[in-house]
Amino acid sequence: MSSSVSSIPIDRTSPVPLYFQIAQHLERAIESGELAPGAQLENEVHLAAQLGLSRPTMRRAMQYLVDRGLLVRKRGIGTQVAQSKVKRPLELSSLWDDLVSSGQQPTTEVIANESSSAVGEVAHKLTLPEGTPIVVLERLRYARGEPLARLRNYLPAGLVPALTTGALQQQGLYKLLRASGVTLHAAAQTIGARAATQAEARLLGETKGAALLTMERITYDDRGQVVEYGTHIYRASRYFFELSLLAH
Amino acid sequence: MSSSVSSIPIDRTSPVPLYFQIAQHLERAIESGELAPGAQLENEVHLAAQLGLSRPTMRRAMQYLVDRGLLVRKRGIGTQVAQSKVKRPLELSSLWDDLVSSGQQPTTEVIANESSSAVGEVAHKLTLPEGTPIVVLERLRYARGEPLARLRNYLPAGLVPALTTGALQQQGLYKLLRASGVTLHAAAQTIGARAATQAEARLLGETKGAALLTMERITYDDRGQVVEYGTHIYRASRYFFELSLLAH
DNA sequence: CAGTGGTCTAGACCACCAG
DNA sequence: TGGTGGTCTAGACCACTGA
Repeated sequence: MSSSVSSIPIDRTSPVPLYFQIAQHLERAIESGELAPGAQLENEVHLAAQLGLSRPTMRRAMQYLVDRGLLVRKRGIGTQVAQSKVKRPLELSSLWDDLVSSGQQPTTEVIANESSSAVGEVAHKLTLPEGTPIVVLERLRYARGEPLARLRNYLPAGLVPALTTGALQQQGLYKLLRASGVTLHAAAQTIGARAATQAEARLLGETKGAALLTMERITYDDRGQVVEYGTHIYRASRYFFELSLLAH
Repeated sequence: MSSSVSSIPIDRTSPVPLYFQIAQHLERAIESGELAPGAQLENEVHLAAQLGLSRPTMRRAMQYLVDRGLLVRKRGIGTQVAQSKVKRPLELSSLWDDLVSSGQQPTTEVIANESSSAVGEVAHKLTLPEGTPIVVLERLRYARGEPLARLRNYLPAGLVPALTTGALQQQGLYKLLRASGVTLHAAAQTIGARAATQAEARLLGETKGAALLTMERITYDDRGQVVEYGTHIYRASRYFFELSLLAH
């Protein structure tokens, strides 16, 4: 029983924090099934002693996994491996990455990539004065050769060196932003639905009036500056959003 | 500058943890604008000393707000109030609570509240053997007197004492579950869209073919048991999902 | 009652960043 | 170089749970 825990290798010379080494090891043990759902862990004090750590450090490792939903702790009871199959929450990742990781072979057609200036709602959403230079992107995203979504993005000019059409065809926008040194920090999203207009239907290979999923997103960097405002439409017949929630 | 911080009242006789008292006070100060976005906080050691706390406790209060996106910390730099207007993430709350808190005056019409047995997809989603007794709920949710959504839920029988129609008319399902001693822990959701059928349109006051938002949700308790499986439809013309994301 | 997690303390050393 | 947050220790007391 305890062998799987006391055998956790600890490298005190590593730059990786001790609590994180422990947490990662436990996470692997859980995902591999070595620690089955419902399994009871030894108590914090024992575990800390076995591993030669202080209790706060051991505790921090476990809390990290509790926050991610992999462990459940109860006072007076102990710590158990959670049963739920909750995947990781919808992340700050681009549609491109999601499609790649699910084997959907995405491609991108760049419809527009031009300089403009912020007016009206776009200026408001970007928290920029009217007339501020921006970049407008419009892309058509395909999965397995079929049109899937029309992506429209507005970015403050100057935040990022010019995005080349070639780069946009081969990577997601978020990866390009990160590569330019932008630290994505938070985003506010709105997901809704509406019927396709004639033009939208033609673009996406649907018929007029077909149901579309709509997603609006404002992304902020770690200083709270708006990095990007996007309004996207997805073919509801071919796409849906998956998300996981944990009770706070 | 520091007056707003050193004036934090601390009640050591309260059952509310010290770190949480501090965190709540700081959160109110941020939301009220007393601590403006971008404002620099004093360093952890000073704050702890001013409040008569240990550094770990002060740190824990700040970390709590960092995790929620209200503060941003950088080594060698300090701690600042984040600029973002990120609201709280989509929580494990019911539509009812959301409508109440936004002043939408919800009401509920209970269309069905009956015992049945799990078959096919419902059995699969609930992780129950075919034929297991379940309860089927179907409700029509109104906001400001207008139909908003059709909610259909499947629950394992016996998990909860019988839900009365009267109770369902006056509270959200989640609140009733919690009141029955169920600890909601996690949920997996799918959000999509499609066109309304004739019957759905009539029920919701739309026309056939109108865009509907669809939401499927499987909810787990803290032991990983499925508590509820729901398939809901929302009038896209009157409803959308808002969610916030933080980079991990 | 004994055992568990929840909170808190008062130090320590280190890694990173700015001037 | 001085100041910041990031990590870690070795204790302590309390609140809750179950037998």
